[in-house]
Order: sequence, then C-alpha cells, then structure tokens
Amino acid sequence: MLVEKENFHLVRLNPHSSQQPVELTDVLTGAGLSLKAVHAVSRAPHRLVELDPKRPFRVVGTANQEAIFVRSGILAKYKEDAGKRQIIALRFAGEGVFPRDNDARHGLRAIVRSEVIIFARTDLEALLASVPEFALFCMKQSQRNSAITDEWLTSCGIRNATGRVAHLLCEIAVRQGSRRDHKVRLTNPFTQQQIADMTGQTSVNVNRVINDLERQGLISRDGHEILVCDWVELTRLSGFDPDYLV
Amino acid sequence: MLVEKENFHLVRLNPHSSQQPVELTDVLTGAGLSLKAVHAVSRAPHRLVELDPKRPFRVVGTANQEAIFVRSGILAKYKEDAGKRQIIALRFAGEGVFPRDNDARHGLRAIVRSEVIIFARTDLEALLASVPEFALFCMKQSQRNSAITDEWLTSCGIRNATGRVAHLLCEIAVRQGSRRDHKVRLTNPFTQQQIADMTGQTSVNVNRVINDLERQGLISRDGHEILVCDWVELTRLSGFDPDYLV
DNA sequence: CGGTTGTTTGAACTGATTCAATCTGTGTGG
DNA sequence: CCACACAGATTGAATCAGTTCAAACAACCG
Repeated sequence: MLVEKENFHLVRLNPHSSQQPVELTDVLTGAGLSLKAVHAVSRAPHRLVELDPKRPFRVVGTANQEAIFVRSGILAKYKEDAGKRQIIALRFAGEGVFPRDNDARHGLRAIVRSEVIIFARTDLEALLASVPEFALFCMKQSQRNSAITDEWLTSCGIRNATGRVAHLLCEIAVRQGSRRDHKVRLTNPFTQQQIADMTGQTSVNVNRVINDLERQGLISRDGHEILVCDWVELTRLSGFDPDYLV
Repeated sequence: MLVEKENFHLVRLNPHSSQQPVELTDVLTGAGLSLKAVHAVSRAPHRLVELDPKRPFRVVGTANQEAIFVRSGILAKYKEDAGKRQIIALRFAGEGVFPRDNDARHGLRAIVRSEVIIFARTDLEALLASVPEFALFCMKQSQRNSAITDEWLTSCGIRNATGRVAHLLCEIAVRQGSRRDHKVRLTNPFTQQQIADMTGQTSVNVNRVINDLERQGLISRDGHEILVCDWVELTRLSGFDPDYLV
C-alpha cells in the first residue's frame, strides 16, 4: 500500500502491520486527550506516513507548514552548522511537532522506524480554534517541550560529559515510562553518534563515558537494553529531577 | 513610592522616572498588539514592580504562578546545578515569561534595572480565553522563545567558544534593534560572567574570546558600547542567521 | 579615599577532541 | 552456510581548547 510520496522519501506501510486504519484515537487518548476531543481531531484531514530512519524526513532549510504527531517510534529534531549536527529535541509517541513562521532551520529524522500523522497547518489552526481542549493540549505539549529544551541547554552548558549522558539516560527512561523503583530497565534506541549529537560531544567520548558508567556499576548493558543498577546515584551525579517532564 | 514587597526584594519606583502611570499600552503596542487588545489587557488586574539587578527576583525552586511582562530593561531566566549557573533565556522589553505547572526549577533576575508587569496566573488565563488576539500574541512569543532556546542549545552543542560569544553578540544586536548595514552599534549590558553563564564557559575564557574578536578587528569596544566593525564576518564565523528572531 | 565589582593576564592542568586502527554484530548475496 | 560488506562500538596516542587558580589592574560609587 503506497501511502505518500514527497521530495525526499517514498514510504510504504508495512502490509503486515497490526494497525491498518489511520486512527488517532489510540495516540491522543493515550497522551491525555478526551474521547470527544479526539473524535473532533480525527475528523480533520490528515495523512499517515511511515518513516525510515535511514532517510531524513525533512531537511534543514525546508519550509515548515505542517503539524506532525508521532503515532509510533521516535523523531529527532536537529540543526546543522559548519558540518556539525545538533539534535535539539526528541518526540516520542503521542508528541507533536508544531509549525512556526520563518522557522525552516531544523530538520526532522526518525530514530527508529516510525509512523507519523500529518496535518496541514491551516487544518491544525482550524482545529485549535474550534476545539479548545485540543488547543490547551497542544499548548501544554509546547510548554513541556520548552522545559525539556531548557534542561538540555542546562546540561550542555554546565554539566560535564558524564553528567550529560547520564541525564539523557534518565530522561529517556522517564519518557519511555520505564521508570520504576531502584532498578530501571530501558531500551536505548540511539547510536552513540546520536547521543553525541544530543549532548554536544563526539561519539568517541560518549563511548568512554558509557563504559565508565558501566564500570562504576551504575548501569549494565545487553545490546541496546540498559539496566540502571543505581537510579539514585545516576540522578544525583547528573542532577536529574523528573519534575520538568510532568 | 513603595510599589511592592515580596520575599526577596523591596523595591521603589524611581520618583524621577518619566513613566509614572502603570500603563501597558506602550509596551504591548510596541510589541505588535492592536490597541483594542491592549486595552482589554490593561483592564485586567496587574501590578508594576521595579527590579534591582543586584537581587534575584525569583530564586530556583519557587512555585511559578505568575505571568511577567518586561516593561523596560532585561530579565534573565536561569538554572542552577552543582553550584554552577546557566542562563537559559533573556527577556527584553515587551517580552513575557509565562507560567507552567511543576516548573519551579528556574530563577529570574534582572540584568539591568528593569520594570516588569505581573499578572496572576488566573487573570492571565482569563485574558487568554477572552481576547483571542492576545492569546495568539502570547503563543507567537512562546514559539519565538523556543526558537531562540533551540539556537542557544545549538550554539552550546556544536560551536566553539568564539562562535558562541559571536552568535550571542549578533542576537543581542538584532533583539536590541541595533542592526543596520555593515556597521552595527550595540550596548552590551552583560558582565563577562553573565556571558559565560549564557554560553556555557568561564568568564576568563569569555574575556579572551572577546579580546580576540577585537584584536581581529571584528568588533571594537568603548566601555559597554560595542561597535561591530565587520557584521558579515561576525555572522559567518558564528553561523548566525536572524530568521529565527522574526 | 577605601571598598567592591568587573576585567585582564599568566601558568599549569585536564577533559574532550582528533585521527587512526581494530573489533563486533548484522544483514546480504552467492 | 560461508564470504563479504557495512555500520557501529571500542581502544590508543597525540593534541588542543578551555578550565582552574591566582594575582594584578581598572572602573565605579558612596
């Protein structure tokens, strides 16, 4: 089933996927929206696109006149300058990327195979005007995203390499919902290069830092599965306080 | 005239100030709001407070249930961790700081003597609901602020010390409205320690970087007045593109 | 004038980068 | 099932950008 053809990608929906119909319901109710509001949103025109992590979905410099909600997977928002790349934000399932005038200076790329739901900007604005609960929902998401970026900036600005990586691990654990008591198990979907692009370092150093964390007994790894052995110490050393993610 | 007493500060309005009455009009019309909307906003309950740069206005960890608009001066929003400080955002005249649940992890401090106008959160929300133009205005401000934080994160993540300071100088010039052709004159209201806190370095290094910029003939200084001698080269070397400030 | 805050400079140090090589796991085609 | 290619992870050695510590200097202010 061919779903979408755009400048940079040609995607196919997996025919074996268990989620055939284009439904927002599961995504948005899961993200806190009422059924009534979800129905209003799902009546608005939109389309589903499956993203391949190997290709960029939107390159830096492209006009940004669409709102995107992640149905499954993870999206990275990034900037580039002088051949270097900085990942400035992540979007997990249920989270959205909203358009802004004159804001074409970021790219989007899937970290893992992802499904996203796309609204034209005008359709989104009509929705925001007619469904106040949805407008509030989007505003809260924006504020949360801002709080997260603030925290990332703080990490980059004042924490050392270890603190930055540890803080990111803690954030991923909480955003994935894998936070439990002292033992926290999470799936790290990122390459070390991507962690480097998020924390403003090189992949070589990320590798050393992660190995240090493991050698100190704070985490242990099995492939891309990470077990946080000492959550308290990991949060202490990284200055992590989950409040900003509420 | 005693205006306001709170936990951390006791402020007086300068009796010689030329702006006695508490009027939002000049601030918000200047920031792009229509007269009609401004009148609606100025009818809402609010108060004017003058801030002394020597004292913090709001320390990290305090609940944040007020919206603040800068009438004059500059505000800095900052975070602290492990004895270090990161300034995560600035607010110039006409710009606002909006509240968010569970977001008490930043402090506020005036960079220069500033006047701010404060709304209780509930009053702000009533305004947003009843004056759509004001709601849109606040939303655009939030989006612009997010775009600025994104740039700062990019700076911290991928630019070297020189690039970060140069990028900040360019941003200040544009936000102060002092951008002209090749020669740009701006007032730098910050100490080198504050620039260090914004760009994630030490004041010692900021000093060296600024002296380098001057030695290279890109800027020249007279006290806190800075003349950008080569705007083109300064933007090139810092990767500055003013689009995000629109 | 003395006190305070901010700027400037030097020297030693170190965390992180850079460059380069090796190792490991995974997927692909024959 | 093996050979091969490829992407990502790991390690070492040399280098460097920026920090740290300490001291001197300048500007401002009551």
